[in-house]
Amino acid sequence: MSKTDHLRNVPIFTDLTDSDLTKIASNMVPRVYEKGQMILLEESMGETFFIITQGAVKVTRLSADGREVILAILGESDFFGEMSLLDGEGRSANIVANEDAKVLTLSRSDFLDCLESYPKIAIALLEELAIRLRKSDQQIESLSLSDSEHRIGITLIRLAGELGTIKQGHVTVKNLPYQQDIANMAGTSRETVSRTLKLLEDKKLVRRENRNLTIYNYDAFRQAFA
Amino acid sequence: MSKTDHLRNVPIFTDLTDSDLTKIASNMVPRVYEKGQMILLEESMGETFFIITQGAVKVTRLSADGREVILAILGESDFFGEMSLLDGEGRSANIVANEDAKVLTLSRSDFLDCLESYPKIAIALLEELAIRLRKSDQQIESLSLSDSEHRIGITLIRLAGELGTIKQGHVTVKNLPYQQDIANMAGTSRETVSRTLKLLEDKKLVRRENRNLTIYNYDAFRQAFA
DNA sequence: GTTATTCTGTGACATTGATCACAGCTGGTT
DNA sequence: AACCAGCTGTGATCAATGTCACAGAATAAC
Repeated sequence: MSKTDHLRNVPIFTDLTDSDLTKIASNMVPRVYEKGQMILLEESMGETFFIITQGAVKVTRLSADGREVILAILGESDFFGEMSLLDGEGRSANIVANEDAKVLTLSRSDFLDCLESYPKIAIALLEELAIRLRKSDQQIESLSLSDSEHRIGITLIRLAGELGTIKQGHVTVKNLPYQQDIANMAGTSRETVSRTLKLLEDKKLVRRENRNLTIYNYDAFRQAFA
Repeated sequence: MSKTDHLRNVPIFTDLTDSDLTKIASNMVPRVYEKGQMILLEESMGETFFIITQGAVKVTRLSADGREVILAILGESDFFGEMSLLDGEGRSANIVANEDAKVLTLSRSDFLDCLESYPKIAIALLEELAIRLRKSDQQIESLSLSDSEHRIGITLIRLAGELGTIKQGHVTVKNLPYQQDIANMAGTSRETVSRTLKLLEDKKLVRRENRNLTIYNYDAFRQAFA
């Protein structure tokens, strides 16, 4: 798949013509990271815009006491790095390759040029940020809720929305993240995730085999937790 | 103060000329709300953009079990309502007047016209959304932390940043929100806020008199909790 | 195929903080 | 000035869940 083909799948570029895409693609530099590798470090200055063409990354913050808080898991056609380009602040989060990953990068100035030259990109980017803000707000709500079962349930819904495939009413998440990562997303402990997943299975709400998780009735599940 | 004067203080409009501001102002309709009044209801369709000219509002979500989660407190020159105008989704939050408030409103179509006619507004809005996203991420981190003392400490920092005034190293927040509201921001209970504030006072980290709270050494305080 | 590493399951225990209950304040109103 | 409503302080209780400890599975490395 060519660089241009990858760009076409990215929401903020979908409105552009092929020739525009090709022009932008010519400015992008590919990079490769292996699982576990740090892509961006908190506190460093942000000078690059990234688009994921393969693999997945996690967006994290490290709290004072060294705990990792996972803000999001991003996959193919997702992008990151736009925040500090936009508001000029330093990085607010770390980015780590969650599996082997390939990305395309764009420099600060090329990115800002894009915004000026193609107002449609700016509008599309606004939409995307609005969506992310909405998701963050949901996560804030979920973390403010009292019990861990709900928090984990909502985290599963989030994972299903981002990584799952729907098939006649039930959603399957292939390659479910490790329990430790789920715990870091839900603001709870690894052990509690283990116990809660078992509980949800006992209640016949989900099924697990290997690294896959199936939510039997997605709508009902969301109803129950959201 | 005229409508145009109010607009000049709003971050996303600062780059515009007076005549542009006046043109936009002519499309804006003022409204008044009294304390406690609901301005926008979750789930309803969003068709209006709001700018606060006086007073303050709180942005909340209601969880399934009826708890109120406060996402933000907004004051003069802050704006809201842009989210569903941008991504077309329904409202994601309720807005309630936290004290008597005056606002200016702009219709959906006028707002979108603005974005098209003044690309600078779109860019400035991107910046603003990036800032909000950053704040949300901080709040997510703080909620993921274990103990309530830290969560409340971070909430106080947030309030100080939004409502406080700095004066030779110590910050004073006048008219501190009620403990119940602080609890709803920090994801804890009203009683715990009461006990924790007392604790922080015993530790000589803050002082309270009347409805005001002073953080003695703002930098050290942030150091300790962030 | 064996070993080593990393992930997961589960019991026991300690602790946090939510909840309930009620008393004490404070500020606004008549 | 007396009253009332809404906010705050504080003790007692108890369930939820974090933490520790270790065994069992699964996966990767050799």
